[in-house]
Amino acid sequence: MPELPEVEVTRRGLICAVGKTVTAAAVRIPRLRDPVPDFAGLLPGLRLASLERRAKYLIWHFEDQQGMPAGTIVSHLGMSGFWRVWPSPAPAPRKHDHVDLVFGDVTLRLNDARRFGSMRWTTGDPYAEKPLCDLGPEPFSEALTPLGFWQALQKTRRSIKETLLAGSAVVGCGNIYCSESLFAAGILPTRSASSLTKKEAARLLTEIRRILAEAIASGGTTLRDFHGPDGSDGYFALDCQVYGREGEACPKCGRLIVRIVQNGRSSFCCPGCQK
DNA sequence: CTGGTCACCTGGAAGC
DNA sequence: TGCTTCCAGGTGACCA
Repeated sequence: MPELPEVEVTRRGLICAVGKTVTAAAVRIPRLRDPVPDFAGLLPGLRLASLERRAKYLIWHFEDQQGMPAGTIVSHLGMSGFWRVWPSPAPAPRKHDHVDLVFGDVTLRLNDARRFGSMRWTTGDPYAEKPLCDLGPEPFSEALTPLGFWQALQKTRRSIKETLLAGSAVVGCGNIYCSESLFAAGILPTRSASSLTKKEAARLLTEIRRILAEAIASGGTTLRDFHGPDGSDGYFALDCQVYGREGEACPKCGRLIVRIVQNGRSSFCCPGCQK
């Protein structure tokens, strides 16, 4: 599921718990991608001060009852995770409902069938630690300029698709939004990143920003697993121009959309209007 | 450093 | 119907 838009949709849905104090927590599966901390012992009595997003991570800042920083959860949804908000008491847990965080009258519940997600706990500055310290710039950051983006693309010999996925030049594009952004910008995913002209890089950055923003507004993309915090599906899949449309006609030029494999992962593109 | 491979898990769809 | 195989939105460890 979850690329940047889905994580942002999730964050906005979970905002309802900010300012509230944890009254209980349950960890039913002690291991996702990494061991899950003992939240039932750590969190009760702490107040959720803020909930931020960086790339595809959620950053949960907790304070103690004196208002002093008490620790931070850095969580990731992996391939199949989603959070759901329930009024307390939440219904009986279903399959793959691994973690509950109870904030009095609301319960936040993590479901993750494939368990590729993660929940880490740190008492340090999470932005100074892995994994957050290694991330490239946020797509909506004003500090990310077309020129800076182009310069980052010059530093690698990888294809533009691999480079976007790696998140070194800009974070947030996973497999779906990579294909969509490159299609919108008219650039083949197999092009080497360093071959993009300044004009092409600027166009690509513009399209990445537009598509991610539209996907957030649509509630994200639901292919299989993802659901919004209110249980609804995301609708951006309806707006995908090329992703998952191998053999269909390109909406711009009518040629057939093809699927290629790069580093073991599918890319979809139109050989007619992407150069 | 960089690129390539594989592992982590479950489940849905397609093929036979 | 039932079994097998392939594929899936993401990371990160390991190896050449």
